[in-house]
Amino acid sequence: MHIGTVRTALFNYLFAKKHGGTYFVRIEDTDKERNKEEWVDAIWRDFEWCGLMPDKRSRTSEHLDRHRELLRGLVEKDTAYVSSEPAKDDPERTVELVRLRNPGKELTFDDLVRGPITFDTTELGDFVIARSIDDPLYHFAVVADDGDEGVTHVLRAEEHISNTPRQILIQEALGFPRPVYGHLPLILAPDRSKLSKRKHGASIENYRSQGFLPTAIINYLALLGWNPGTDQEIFSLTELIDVFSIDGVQKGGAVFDVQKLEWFNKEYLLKLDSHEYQHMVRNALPMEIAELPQFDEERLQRLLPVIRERVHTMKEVAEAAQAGEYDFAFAAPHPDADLLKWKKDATAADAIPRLQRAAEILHEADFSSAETVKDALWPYAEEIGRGELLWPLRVSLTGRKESPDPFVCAFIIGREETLARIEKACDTIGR
RNA sequence: GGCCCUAUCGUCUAAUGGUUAGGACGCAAGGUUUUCAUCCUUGAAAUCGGAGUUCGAUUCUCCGUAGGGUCACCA
Repeated sequence: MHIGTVRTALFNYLFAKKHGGTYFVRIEDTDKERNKEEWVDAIWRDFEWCGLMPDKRSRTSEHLDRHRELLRGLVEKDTAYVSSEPAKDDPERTVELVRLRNPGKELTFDDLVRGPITFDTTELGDFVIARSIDDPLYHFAVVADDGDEGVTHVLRAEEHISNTPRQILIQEALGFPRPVYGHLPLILAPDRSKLSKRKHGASIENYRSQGFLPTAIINYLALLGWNPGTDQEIFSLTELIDVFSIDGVQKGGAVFDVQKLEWFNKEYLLKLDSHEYQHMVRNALPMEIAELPQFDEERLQRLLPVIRERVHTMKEVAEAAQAGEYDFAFAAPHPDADLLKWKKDATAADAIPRLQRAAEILHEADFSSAETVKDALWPYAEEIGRGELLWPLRVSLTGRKESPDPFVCAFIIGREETLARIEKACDTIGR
């Protein structure tokens, strides 16, 4: 499902809930050629995942008998007629198309987001409404179904604005009531073209597979082309129902900004309870991490919270793991002597006494949390200068120039391993 | 091209016929326990152009300009 479809669904959902209506989605599968059962299944699965499952659903293809009956009625009344003409794809062949007798008048409808919109329908001519009595086209089927299914409000994408007059014409021919139409602004790519699934990966599946949370996507999408009139940005679906108003819907198209989505995702990641969060990270972590020499469940358990504030999405977790950012937890590094050298040190060897003193302290320290490790080390760090101790210590434990702070690292790997790595670092420098 | 829609920081947007044009993301600088991240503070950054109405317009009107949608025997 296209991300734009999700937003359209969201606004329909919010509008319906806000007004005590029924949130209704119809699969418009008039074109048999272009429909596959698994696509329809995928659509419902996406709705489910987003938390936007409709109150009521239907499918155009199930109403064929009724469409035939309605079409016959129009032809009998002579508001539509069957016309024999050469087939478009093969001019040798003759086909019989059903065309609407267009009264050719000026027509105005009151758009829920844009106000009155006027068209001259003359230019539409006697447009085709069915390939045959048995084969209605989209415009006809939609109007017939809307009427039969009691649709009162239609919220759809802006690209349908110019379809609306022809649908109203069919409606009037059928004698069906006119629903209220509202056309939502388009979601745009950074170059301001229409956001496309193929070109821009704008499918919900794409974002799901990157590890975005449905709650974050919904929240972001709600604010794309709508605003509550306050500075609040974080909304649950229920809160959205509460504050939603169609007046806050923007008229112009909105550029989809992944960075802002990522920000929302991080916010929602931070809100997750630790069970949900752990489940996600475990799935995102590559299998290879379990093959690291010191891998064990307790260390993983201590590492997990550290990951959370450093990533926006689960894809980033996988990438960071791939880049070896979490390896320190399960494998002793081979620290580089140059890296171990604090910027004020003349040579790396200057750091050895400080590391040795740290080892002495840690030998006695309480390793029950990162905090207690810090409490043990802190007075000495203050005494000699923080960077002097903290930099070489961190490099000893992780071998990297970017990592969580040394107290956290020490806590994750435990006393024994911490002392072993400090010793190893001193050896490295000594050689 | 015809018809239709739209126009505030890079992006999403707020606001009023009179404001230092506000917020968020991103960006930059500084700070918070060294690095990364988090967090905090500060900063740079916008009313498409031209007429008109008005004491005054970013806001109202018109004309341009730009962008978008649509012109099917697709949906």
